[in-house]
Amino acid sequence: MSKQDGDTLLVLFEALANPHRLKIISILFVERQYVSQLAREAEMSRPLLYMHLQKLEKAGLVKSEMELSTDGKAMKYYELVAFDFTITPALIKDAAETITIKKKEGK
Amino acid sequence: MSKQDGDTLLVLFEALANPHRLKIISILFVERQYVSQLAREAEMSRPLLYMHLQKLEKAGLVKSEMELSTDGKAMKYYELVAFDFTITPALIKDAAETITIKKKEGK
DNA sequence: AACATGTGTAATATATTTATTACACATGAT
DNA sequence: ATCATGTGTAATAAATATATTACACATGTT
Repeated sequence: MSKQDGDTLLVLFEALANPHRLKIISILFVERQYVSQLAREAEMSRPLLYMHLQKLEKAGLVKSEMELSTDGKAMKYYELVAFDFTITPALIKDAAETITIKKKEGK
Repeated sequence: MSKQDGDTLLVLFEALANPHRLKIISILFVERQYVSQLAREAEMSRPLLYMHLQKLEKAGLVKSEMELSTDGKAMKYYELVAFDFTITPALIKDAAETITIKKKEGK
């Protein structure tokens, strides 16, 4: 991660600041999974899982794609996006200067 | 950062997931500062600043010490703790397995 | 004594995040 | 047709995080 945009960095930290989302990352690190199965493994309802997945997706940590199973069902698969961030005070200082989000805007 | 405890990692991400706290880090990166002055530079009230500083301190990102100014006033100085974290899916997977916090406990 | 500056916190209000409930709709198998 | 499985979302409730207000107390200066 080179010079980071402040808002982007903030969205990243917000995405990582939740135990369920870390668990989701943990599960997807092993293998990609479709939503219903992921909900079972993460032990949470699908509506809640969707909410968490959206935050992860907006942060660029996961991505999704629809597929058709052999028996014709629509399956939405999520997979982890490879990442490797180095967090230092200097990086945060550079990023902090470009932060614009104060109150939540349209997301 | 070697193998990371899940709860510790979570507290770290939570501490970083706020624009004001990134700004505080940014200010302290330049030089250590006492609370009232820091409040002015960060453009926030002292009570609010205290709240943010506590989160940063619990995450181990800043530390404080009391000093007496030349004119005898008690001054609480905060300074940045050097850090350099590398965040990868593998690290999160290892950490996620040791996460215990589900609801907020005593802090 | 009143003022300016510093530390520190309790009580409360506001905003946001997290979680649940209740739906709608589709496909293949029984 | 009903059941089991999948996707998707709107409305609401509950829990947390963020922010404000109003204090108390201390020192040195005017």
